[in-house]
Formats: sequence, C-alpha cells, structure tokens
Amino acid sequence: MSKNDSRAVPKASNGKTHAIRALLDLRQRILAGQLPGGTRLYEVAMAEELNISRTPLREAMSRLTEEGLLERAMGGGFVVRSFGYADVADAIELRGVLEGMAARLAAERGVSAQNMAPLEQIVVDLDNCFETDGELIDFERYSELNEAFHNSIARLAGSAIVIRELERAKSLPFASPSAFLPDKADIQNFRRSLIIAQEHHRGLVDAIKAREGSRAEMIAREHARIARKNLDYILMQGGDLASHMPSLALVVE
Amino acid sequence: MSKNDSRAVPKASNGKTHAIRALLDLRQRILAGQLPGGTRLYEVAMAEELNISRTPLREAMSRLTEEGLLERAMGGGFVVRSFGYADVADAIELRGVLEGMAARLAAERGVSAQNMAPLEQIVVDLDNCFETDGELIDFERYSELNEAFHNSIARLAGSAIVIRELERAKSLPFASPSAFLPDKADIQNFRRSLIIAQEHHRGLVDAIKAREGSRAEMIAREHARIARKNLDYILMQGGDLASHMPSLALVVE
DNA sequence: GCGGCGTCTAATGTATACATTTAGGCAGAA
DNA sequence: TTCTGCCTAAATGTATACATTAGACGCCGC
Repeated sequence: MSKNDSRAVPKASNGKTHAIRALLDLRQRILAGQLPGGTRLYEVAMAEELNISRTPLREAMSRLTEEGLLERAMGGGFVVRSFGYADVADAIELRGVLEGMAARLAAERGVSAQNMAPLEQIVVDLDNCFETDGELIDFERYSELNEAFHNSIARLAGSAIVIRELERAKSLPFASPSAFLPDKADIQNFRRSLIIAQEHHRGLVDAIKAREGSRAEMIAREHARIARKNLDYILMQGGDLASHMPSLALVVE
Repeated sequence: MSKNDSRAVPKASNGKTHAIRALLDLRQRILAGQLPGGTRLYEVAMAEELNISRTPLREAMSRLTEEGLLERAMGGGFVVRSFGYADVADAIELRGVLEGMAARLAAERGVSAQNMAPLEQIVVDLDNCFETDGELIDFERYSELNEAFHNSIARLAGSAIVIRELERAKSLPFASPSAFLPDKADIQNFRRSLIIAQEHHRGLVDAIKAREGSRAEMIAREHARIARKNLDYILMQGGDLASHMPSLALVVE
C-alpha cells in the first residue's frame, strides 16, 4: 500500500513549533496592518526579529502564502499581499457566489431532515439573541451562531471541494461572514441589517428544505451583500468607525 | 517607504533552481498518477531520489501544496491529495460557477468595445478551425484558442481576485477548460459538443456586450457542464478512453 | 563628463549536522 | 499470555555555514 503512516512530530504536541509560532506572529502583524501591503519580508531580518532561524520562518511564510496573506515575489522572497477597496468588495462578492453555490447544491442534492436539524436549531438560537422588539441583546453569541450557520451551509452541499474553497475565501479577514458585523457600540445603526440577515437565514433554510436551488443561491448572494453594504456605510462614516473595524487594518489602496 | 526592491535570485535566471526542478518533477509524477492520492512523501527518501537536499524539496512541496496537488499531513509532512469522481465533477462545477461570476461581472460592469475586440477575434478564429460542414480540422489551434477565450473572460471582469481564484480552480488538471476536449481520434463522437461549445462562446460575447449579466452567467455555467458531460461519456466507455485522458491519471476513488 | 566594467554586498538558494518527537518492537514481570 | 515500559529508529524540525546570484556602487578609461 502506498499510504504509509509515520512517526515524527516535534514539539507540535506541545502546541507550537517555531514555524507555527512564527506563522501566528506574522499573521497577527499583517492583520493588524503593521506590515502594509507590498512590504517585502527579508528572511534574515525577520528571522532575527522573531528569534528563530530562516528555516522555520520560510515554512511560516510558505503557509501564509497558501492562506493568501503573502505572495511570492518574482525572483524569490515573499511580499505582503496588497488589498484595496475593490479587492474587499470582490472578495465579499466571491464569498457570496461560493455560498450561493453551496446552498444551491444542498438544495438540489437534497438534505435529510436529520442533517437539516442543526441548521434549523441555529436559526432558533439566533432568534433568541433578539428581544421581542427586535433589539439584539447577546452580541457575542450572535456572532458565533452566525459563523456556525455559514459553516453549516458549506457542509450541507456535501462537497469537499466546495468546503475547501469556501474556507479559503473566508480566510481573508474582510471576507469572513462576521467581518462587518456591527461593533457593539454601533448596533443601533445596524438593527435593520441584523433583522434582514436573520430573514435571509430563515429563507435559506426554507429554500434548501423545499429544494429550491436557484432561490437558495440568490438568497445566499444577497446575504453576503449585507457585508458590502455595511462596509460602504463604515467607509462613508470616515476614519473613526474604520479604525474600530480590525478587518480593514490591512486594506490600504 | 516600506516597499524595498532587492537583489538576489539564484540560478533562477537560468530557468531552474533545484526547488523549481523538483517542483516540476513532482508535479509531473503526480499528474501522471505515479504518486497516487494518499501517498506520503518522505523527505529523506524523496530528496535522495531527486538528488537534492531536503531544503529545496520542502520548498517544492510547499508550492505544490499551494497549487492544491499536495496536502499537509496532520503532524507534519506532505501527502498527495486524493481525488475521486465527485471531486472532479465538483471542480468542474466550481469552475463553471467562477467563470459565470466573471462573465456576469464583465456584463454588469461593462466592457469597452476596445477590450471586447480580442474576445470577438478569438471567436472568429475558433470558427475558422471548422470546415464548412462543421468538422473540426485544426485541433491543436482550437485547444489554444479555447484556453485563450476562457482566460479573456476571467480578465474582462476586471477583478484581480476573480482572476486569481479562477487560475486556482483551473490548476487542477481535470478542471481546466481544455481537460476533456476530445482526443484527436475521438473527434467524431464529440462533434456536437464542439459545435455547442462554440455556440456558447458566441452567446457569452453577445450577453456581455448586451450587458445581460444573468444570461452570461448561465451560459458560462452551461458551458462548463460540457466538460462534465464529456467526462461521463468517457467513463461510460470504460478503461480504454480513460487511459487516453491524462487529466484523469491522478483520479483514484 | 560619461559610459562601461569590475567588484562588493545583500539577499535567497542549498547542503548538512544536529535536535526533537513518536511509533513500534522487544523484553521482562505479573 | 498479556501488559507495561524502555529503547531504538525513522521522520520532521531547526540552526547554520556556505554557494550563488544580481544589483549597486565606484573606479577607470575614453
């Protein structure tokens, strides 16, 4: 058989190899905007800064390239990927398209009641995050449940490829489903958003159960566009809100 | 400024570093099915086999992971990614969805006559690959032009993100637009396919020019489904044809 | 003064020795 | 016989020295 199992795995059991620590550290710096798009990461300098050798650093940068946060520079080396407004908008649209594909496939291929149940439960739980007057009370929980809802949709399609690509699309911080959820302070301005989003969630479940593929797809797309609308609102408000939105720290152009 | 230009670039100007050569070699072996899905690539053994050290080998494997041909194994190491029929079908559908998104965006955002011209020329050139009775004569050229057509559609959307993700989707050999073009010997059986495909090309140009986003999207999707139909036909024929289809060498399950 | 050429330097590429971790086998005791 | 614990081997992780390359800079000749 060609599939040999093996042994090794260094410090990893501990939780972290040098490479993993470097990965986390670099990711955090990029997401925080400390390493602006276009910044070239020089191996020697960065290795010294992180107190590791070049080998695990290259490993870390490789993984960040897979993640889409770095790019390989022509002729070697790594550069922080640049994102502008158009990229953010397109990444959100892309997520919508992929979630739409997942929802459509789920509807077309059919989902058993048993597999549907968790999704429906999430919708109920999301409802319980609201007061009777429609005001959001448990913000943290809403965010978690929203994330779970989107992950479930991806899984319901039953396609490893779709799951993988959706995961990839969401790895850009500003493309994540919860990227532009309102800050706690600004919930008032987004109340309508949240109510509409929840209606989308209900609609998606309904469409998938009824095996209405096209409807499911369109709702998923429209749902993603809420993020874009929130983004535009935030940008229109000026610098103050934008600085509260950590997803945007790495967006420059 | 944070964007420093730099110097180094080893043998690369020559065309190949050890890592690049290892990359090409491994890719070829995977695509040829010599390294079946699930095969674990042991660094020491593989490095010896390729006559290089582990360092450039890891570099090569890293890049193949970005490409989607390898996966990182839990606890370290690399494994050849496994593909089954469902993955091939889904990858084709995914390409259709992404090309659909590109076509829709192109239509919605509008394309200048100047930017549209090359695409229209490709359609004319594709027509010239057929005899008056609809028989394909210049197979090689058809394949090239088909590839060019698909690349153009991606570019017309004017979105770096879309171009990138489409490039990624097409990097799986069986998801490429020309993956299931008929073998020269089997052209007869696929004549209808080619005629329909060409009609799709015309329809796409037409829809984009008329800014009919939804129509453009649906044509692009339907166009990709030709590949799936050809795939199914090939599989139904039994092993003989499949062995003529190099894109399928790495598909196991 | 200007242009070409050589050298120098900074960066990545490569090899390799050593460290770390775990699987699995072997041996001894209950 | 079976369980337990150690020990070895095999694999990846890490550090580091050295090789290679290309651009920068300055010198020299015209």
